[in-house]
Amino acid sequence: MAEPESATVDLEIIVQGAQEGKKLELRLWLRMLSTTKLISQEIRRRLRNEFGATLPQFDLMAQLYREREGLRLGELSKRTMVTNGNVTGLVERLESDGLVLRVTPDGDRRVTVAKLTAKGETLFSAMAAAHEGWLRDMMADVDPAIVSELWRDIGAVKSSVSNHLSGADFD
Amino acid sequence: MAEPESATVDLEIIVQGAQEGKKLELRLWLRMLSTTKLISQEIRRRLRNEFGATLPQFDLMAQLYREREGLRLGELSKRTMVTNGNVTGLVERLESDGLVLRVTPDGDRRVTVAKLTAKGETLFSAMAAAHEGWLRDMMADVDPAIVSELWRDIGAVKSSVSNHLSGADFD
DNA sequence: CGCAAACCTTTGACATTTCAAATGTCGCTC
DNA sequence: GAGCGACATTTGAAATGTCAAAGGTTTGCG
Repeated sequence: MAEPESATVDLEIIVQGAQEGKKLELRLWLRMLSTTKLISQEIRRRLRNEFGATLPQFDLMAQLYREREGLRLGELSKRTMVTNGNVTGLVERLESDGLVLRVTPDGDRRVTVAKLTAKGETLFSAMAAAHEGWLRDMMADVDPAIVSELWRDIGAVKSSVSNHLSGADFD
Repeated sequence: MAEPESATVDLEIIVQGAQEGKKLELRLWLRMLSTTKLISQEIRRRLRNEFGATLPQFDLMAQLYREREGLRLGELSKRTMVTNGNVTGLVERLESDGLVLRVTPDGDRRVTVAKLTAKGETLFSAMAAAHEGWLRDMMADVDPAIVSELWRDIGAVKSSVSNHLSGADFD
């Protein structure tokens, strides 16, 4: 089914109203997904090359950096949107690298609290600065006004999605 | 040189500054990421519950559905943004489920072409219809005009990101 | 007190992810 | 027609991801 060189591309797509009508949401989703993948891959590559860290580790440390007292694993799971079982292994690896510490509080022995070590804080703050710069660079060609608008409108999407989940809660 | 032409310049600066200033790109990224994760998880859950399929499998089948003649694994890798090694295992599992067929063309024995089976086409077309509906539902509270706008503006983001990668090409 | 329900984390089985290195084929040159 | 370089896929190690089931701990109620 090789396509002949004739202009089979529909001209009417150019017209606003003739957007093929349906599937607007589907198209938005596909574009969001591919864009997010693209950015993730770039950040992953740089985190690896420049800091020897992975993206999920970075995400987890970001949460701990905001809460210097540490967080329970369940809290970490919610905030990073990573499953419980996954957090266990993630924290294990970070602990063996000396970046995170695990403590069981006196009051409740069911609980494990994870907390950044000094080494972890130092490393994270370097990574965070670089990370922010990478994003600014990658989005350099986008008008700041558009960036703001996107931030707002994607918020609307997130909120709509949250209200139509089959069985969970939200932000 | 620094001649204030009009008051609008100052206003723009004020507006930007009032946006909590820095890190606009970072905040956009975090919101895109969490929203994408949220939607992905929902789709994943439904694909699993209703069709016993995974999201990467769905993505891969979507590409094959568009190209009934089949695609080489390398092409699949590019289109799904999944690494080569990953495609191998993905196709392996789909083949053992009877959804995909692997063929080596006569001309070039380096190549493997994957192609949907009849069973695969039937299953995918059911999944695709459901998938589209899920997205429409999830985004039901978002004004269609905003959806269009987002589609366009995220395109701009994607294009900017593509032009600032450290070592790869693009869409 | 005693025990069942609720809570938090871990474990186990699999699927997916990345990267780098290995394998196999083809095309082209000498 | 032997071999080198380019191309296509597979393999292997390590990390991440899901889900469901199992482990301890606490709480609350009879």
